[in-house]
This record gives sequence, structure tokens and C-alpha cells, in this order.
Amino acid sequence: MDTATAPQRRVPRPRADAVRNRERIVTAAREMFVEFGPDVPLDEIARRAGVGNATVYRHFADRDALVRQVVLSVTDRVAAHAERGIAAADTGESTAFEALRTFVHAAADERIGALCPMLSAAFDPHHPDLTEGRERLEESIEGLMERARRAGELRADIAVGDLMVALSQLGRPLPGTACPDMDRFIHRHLQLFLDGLMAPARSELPGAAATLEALRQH
Amino acid sequence: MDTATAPQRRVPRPRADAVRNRERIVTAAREMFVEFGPDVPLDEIARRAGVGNATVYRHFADRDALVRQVVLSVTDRVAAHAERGIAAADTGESTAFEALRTFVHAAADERIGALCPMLSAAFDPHHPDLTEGRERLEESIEGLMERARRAGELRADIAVGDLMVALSQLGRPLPGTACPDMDRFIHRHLQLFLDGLMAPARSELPGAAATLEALRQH
Amino acid sequence: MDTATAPQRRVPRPRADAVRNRERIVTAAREMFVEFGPDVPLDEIARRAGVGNATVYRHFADRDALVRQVVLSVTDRVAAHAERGIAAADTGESTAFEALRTFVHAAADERIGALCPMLSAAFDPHHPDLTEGRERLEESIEGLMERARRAGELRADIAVGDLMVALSQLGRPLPGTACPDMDRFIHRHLQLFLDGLMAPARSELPGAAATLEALRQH
Amino acid sequence: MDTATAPQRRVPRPRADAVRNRERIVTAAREMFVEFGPDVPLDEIARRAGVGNATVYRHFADRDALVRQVVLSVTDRVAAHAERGIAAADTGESTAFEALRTFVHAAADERIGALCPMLSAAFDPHHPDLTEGRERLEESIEGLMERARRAGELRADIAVGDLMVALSQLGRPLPGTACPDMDRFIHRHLQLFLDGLMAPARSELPGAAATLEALRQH
DNA sequence: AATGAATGAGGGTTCATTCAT
DNA sequence: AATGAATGAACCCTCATTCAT
Repeated sequence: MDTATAPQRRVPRPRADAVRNRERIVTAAREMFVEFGPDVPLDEIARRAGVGNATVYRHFADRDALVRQVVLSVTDRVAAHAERGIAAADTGESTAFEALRTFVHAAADERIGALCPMLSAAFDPHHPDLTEGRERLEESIEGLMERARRAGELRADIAVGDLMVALSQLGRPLPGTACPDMDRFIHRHLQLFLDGLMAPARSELPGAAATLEALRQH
Repeated sequence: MDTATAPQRRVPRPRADAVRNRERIVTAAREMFVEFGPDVPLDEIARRAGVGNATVYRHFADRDALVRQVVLSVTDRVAAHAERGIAAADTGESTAFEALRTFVHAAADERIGALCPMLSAAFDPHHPDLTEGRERLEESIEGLMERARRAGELRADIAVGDLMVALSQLGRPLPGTACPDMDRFIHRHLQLFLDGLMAPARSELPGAAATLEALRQH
Repeated sequence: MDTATAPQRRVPRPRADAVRNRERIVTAAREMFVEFGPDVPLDEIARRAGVGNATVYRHFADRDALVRQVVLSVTDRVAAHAERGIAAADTGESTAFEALRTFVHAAADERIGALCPMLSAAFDPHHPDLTEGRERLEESIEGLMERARRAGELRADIAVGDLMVALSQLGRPLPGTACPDMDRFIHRHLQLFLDGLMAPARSELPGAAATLEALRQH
Repeated sequence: MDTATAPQRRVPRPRADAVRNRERIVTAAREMFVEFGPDVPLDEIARRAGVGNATVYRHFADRDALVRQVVLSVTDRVAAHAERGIAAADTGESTAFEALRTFVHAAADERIGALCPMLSAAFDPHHPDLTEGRERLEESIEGLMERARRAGELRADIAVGDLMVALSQLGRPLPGTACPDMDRFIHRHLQLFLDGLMAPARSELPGAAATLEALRQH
């Protein structure tokens, strides 16, 4: 048994400035990924965060570790939106589908789509650091969809993966574009997609519903 | 008097092997952009094409010139699909919306979405080499949509840019994914989006219709 | 409030080793330009300086920036010689023409001629970084010549540009030569040229005196 | 005994167009070396000559072989000038020193100095192809100088190498310059140098006279 | 014989990562 | 703990040279 699993680890409390630096790095990284795409140099992220480049490596072993942290941070924020939607549906504050619509637009505003470009070929989406967050996100979205499905507002032939993928794809910026008013288009297209999700189904879908298992297989 | 000093340079028909190489390079580039994203090294493209790296530069002045050729090649193929759709609608072979559906799925199979990742920040989408092809594409898609609109099958609050952007976004591979069966998802999500495009509209869309002018502004 | 966000960036004194590296790079570059000509690979310069290639780029944005620094460094040293010559003439330590002779030979020993080959076609001799140094050099040489001219020792039909060009040309190594005893020839030929500069003039010169304006026009 | 030394070699007469191409290549190379410096790509030379790049290699085994041919061609032309000068001196058409002056300026107009930059570090000035031409050149210049020396017009402490080196150095273009009116400066500075060569000597020269042996040693 | 095309080695430059202060 | 500096591997691109028509 090593220290990592020991019940009482000696964790010297992190210094306040170290914590602040870590947060600033993640925030800067998220902003710059959104703004400049996945290839932004780490040195630039460090500069935006106001720290030296080596400080980034003190907090994150390598580029992927930083990316994971950013993914996790966005995942958490989006999951919170989904959970809020569930609450709204359960309290009757809005219909389940309305809650779903609200959630989708909110997730887009969190730049969930901007995360995708970060995921370089080398990125491992199944990394342990991410599972907890992803499960929380999936469960909450699933809960939201299930309520809409039960209410007969959501077509029955789609699964949570369908929504997640489309949300990511439609929500990400057009490449080669720093186009800030792309937002308008994003919300239009999400709205159209949501219309396509409504029951009754207007067409037969090819393939099988994108469950989470299906997404994980690749 | 000899040909070398003659005012008009003799333009000897291009050699067969050079033409073959050029095509192989473009094909390899298209495949590798789809498969590995926009940052794939030119050396790898050359290897896949079975030529030396410098041969790529003989045919294309720099990376952007190659990218433009790939974009042009896909643009042409997709425009051909759209024109075929127009013909089908005009002959009554299918309804206009059915022709639109067929076109959208065919365009996805041509990997139109894979073009997006190629468009790095440095890429100039307004390059003269591209205008003709883009206009042909836009006109044909517009023609197809106009027929569906007139038939009352397509909601009236969208424009050609809306379809093109969504088609590109939904049609491109999830980043960090070599996932070959992503195709199934792509067609599902396009189908859902198309359902959202049908008249009557099921919701009010935010923003203004994405005309081509709007797309060009960024 | 922390230093990172403070308006005035703290400029911590440059690290000792960085300064040392910078100087070593410039020195190595000067030596290798003299020895191997203008096309010497930067990697070789880095090797001679005992640093990695990228370190060169940390200190100098690109090849031209390094070349400029070398030019500046030689310019300064040569200007110092000219100023010393002026002082010698003014104190009567030597005649003005003797001071001029001494200066010319000293400038050759500083390898002023070796600078020329560095000036590739891409090099911009009017770069702001260089103006101050060049003006100092020109003024000091002009001062030296003026004294010799007034003393009636220097022929009247030449200007400062004539001397500078000839000094550069005669002082540079024969190309394709690592010939170390070329120095002997250089000083012989400069001496002959100086003899030609003495008053009274032995021939009529074609063209107009090479003033600095004339040199800058090209 | 092989064909090379056989008394009667089978030399299929060169085709007329091949001879013409060879000459055009050498001419183009000389012009472009003068105009653009030593690094001009062979492809550009081929283009200027109006032939394909491979044709250059049919005539010249590699870049150095072409350079040698250009050197030889200029050498011949300059030697012819020197021989004409000797004749002028011998017939009393002009004084020996006047003939020397005329020769020096003519040699500069033949761009003898422009050859220098071609001589990259790899270039071998002692190649057998060049010896005959160089000897002819040296002998003719030596003859011209000897006549001026005997006439008491040329100082006694210089040798043929001194003149050749200075002529090459002063006659070559300032680097980084396509400056066409550099010619004016060139002739001024050669004139000054010639003044320095006149007897009586105005100073004592350092080192030993640059004989041809001295030049060959390096 | 001449050509257009192909090649591969090499240079400049960038950037993720490691080192020394 | 934090930093500026250093590193080397990898990429894009050029060009002398060779190959195939």
C-alpha cells in the first residue's frame, strides 16, 4: 500500500496562489481554445494566464492533461444546466421539451462545441479523469430526454448520444473563423435540430439510436 | 527561329504520369484530411500518394494551394449532386424535398464536412480559384431549396447558408476520432435536421436566415 | 494586486546565462560569416556557440535579426576606431592622413569587409536598428577624412562613400577561400588604395564622389 | 590505351543546336550570376537560356562544371583585353601604364569581379579545366605590368597577383545590391587603386608581393 | 539529344517539454 | 513554488541532381 491509497495522505495544503494560478490557467486555456482553436501554443495560454510557461507544467503534466481539465470544467458547467432543466421539468416550471430546448441553447453558450477541436487525435476521451464528469453529464441529459420522451414531446427513436453529438457538432465554430456572430447561426441550427427531435417523427432514421455504449465503442 | 524564343510558349500536353500523380495527391490529401484532420503533414500525404514530398510542391505551390484544390474537387462533386437533385425534382422523379434529402445525404457521403477542418485560420475562402466552384454550388443548392419551398415542403424562414453550414457541421467527423462508423450517426443527425427543415415550422428561429452574403461577411 | 496584472511589466534583469549565450551567438555568427560566408547554416552557428538551434531563435526572431546584430556589433567597433583616429589627429599625435591609414587597417582587422557577404538580397540595410550605428560610423569617418582633406593630404575629389565601399570590398575575403593569410594581401591592397587617395591626385576620377546619399539611393 | 588518348577519336560532330544550347547556357549563367548572385537556382538559368533544366546537366556534369565554364569564358575575354593592351604598348599606341589602365577598366566591364561570388567554398580554383586559361590570363597581365614596370611608370613592389585580387574585389558588386549604377563607383575605385600603383611609391607596402605562387598556396 | 517530372537531402522556423535559477 | 531559458524533434519548403518520356 502506497501513499496514494493511504487513508491519511500527507497533503500539504496547497498554497493559495497556486490554486489561483491553476484556475487562471484553465480559464485562459478554455478561452483561447474557443477563440483561436486547438493549436494555440501553450506559451500563449501561459501568457494569457499571467504565469510562466513552466508553471503550466507544474500543474498539468502535459498538454493533454490541461485539455482534460478544460473538458472537465465545461462538462461540469453543462451538466449543471441539464440538472437545472430537470428541476424545471419536475416542478412544472416548464414542459420537459421546453426545458430541453433551454438546456441545449445554454450548453451552446457554454461553448461545449468549442471543446471538440481540442480533442486532437492523440486525445483519449476515455481517460479516468473524465469518466465521472461524463457520467454525470450523460445521466442528467438522459434524465431530461426521458422526461420529454415520457411526455410524448420527444420522438422515441433517438438516444442521448444523438443529442450530444449533434450539440457538439452544431455548437462548434466554423473553422478558420473568428466570426463572433457565428452564435446567431449556432442557435438557429440547434433550434432546427430540436424541431426535428419533436414527436411525432417526420421521417424514419437510419441506423440505430446513439446510445452511450455506441459512442464509446469507436 | 526556334520554339524556345518564339513569343507564344508551346504548351505541350501534360505528361500522363504527371496528371496521374496530381490526381493521386489530391485524392490522398482528401482522404487524409478526412481521416486525420487539417494538420496532417504534407510528407504523409506524399507518402500515401506514393510520391516524394517535393512532387507535392511541384504541383501545388504551397499547402494552401493543395487545400484549395481539395476544396474545389469536393465542391464540384457536391454541386453535381445538387444539380442531379434539381433534375429529379423537375422531372417529377421525386418530390422536391425528397430530392433535397437525397442530396444532403449524398453530400455527406462526399465528405463535404471534412472540408471544414482544412480551413485553417490562414485559409482564404475568398480565393479566386474557389469563387466559380462556390457559386455553382450555391446556385444549385439554392435551386433545390427554392423548388422545395415553392412546393410548400420547406419552411420559409431558412436560407441556403443555413443548410450549408449545418451540413458541414453535422457532416464532419468528431475530432479525435478515426471512427469509421461515424457515418451512421452523421446520416441520422442530418435526417433529424432535415425533419426540422420541413414545413410547417415547429418553432420560431432566432436570428436572420443565413444568406450567402451573411456567410461571406465574417 | 500581483505583479502579473500590474500595468508596468516588471522587467527582471536578464539572466546571466542568457546574456552570455546571446553574446556567444553573436560572436560565433561573426566568426562563421567571416569564415564560411553568408550562407552558413544557423544550426552550425548554434553548434559553434554551444547552444541548441532554437536558442538562436529565442534571441533573434529570424536570420535577418541575427545578421543585423552582427552588423551592428562590427559597426560599433569600427566607429570606435574612427573616433580614436580623430582624437589622434586632433591631438597632433599623428597627421590626419596617418590617422586615416591607421583607421583603415584597423577596420580591416575588424573584418568590416566580412559584413558585406552577409548582406543577402533579402537584407534591409535601412532597418531602424541600424541607422543609429551607421550614422555614428559615417560621421566619424567623415570627420577623419575632413581633417585629412583640410590638411591638404587627401585628394579633394572623393567622399566618405568612396572610402567605405573600397574598404568593404578590399577587406572582404576572396570567396571560396578560408585562406587565413589573406590578411597580408588585404593590408597591401588597402595601402595601395590609400596611396591613390593621397593628394595630389594622379588622375581624374570618373563619375561623382560617392556621398552617403548616393550610396543610399540604390 | 583508351579512346581518350587514341590518336583518332571518334568524335561525332556535335549537333548545331547542341552547340548553340551550350553557349546559351553559359551566357545565361554569366548574366544571372552577375545579376542575382551566386545562389541563383540552376532552373532559373535553364529558363533564361530557353532550355530544360536537364539539358544543363547534359552539358555540364554538375553546378561546379558550369561555374568553371563561366569562369573560363570570362577569363578568355579578359585575357584578350590584356593581350590587346600589350599590343598597344608595344606599338607605342599608348604608354604602358595607359594600356594598363585601359585594361583594368575593360576587365571590370567584363564583370570579372562578378565571378568571385560564384566561387563557393566548394569551388576548386585549381581544377585542370582552368589552368590553361588562367595561365594565359596571368601571362598577359604580367606582360602588361612588366612593360609598365620597365617604363618606370609602375611601382616595383607589386606583382601580378596584387592587381588580380584587387581587380576582382573592387570589381564585384556590393552584395545585396542589384544596383546597376554601381559601375560608376567601380571605375572610380579602380582608378584610385591604379593611382596607388603608379611609381613612385607613396608608401611602403606590408607583406610580400602577391605572386601567382602566393595566390595558389592557400 | 532534349525535356518535364520526380526525388531526397537539408535549411529555417515553431513549439511541447525540460532545465537551471 | 515559480520562472525564464534551453532544447530537439518535426514541419514546411527549396533546390541540385536523377529519371522516364
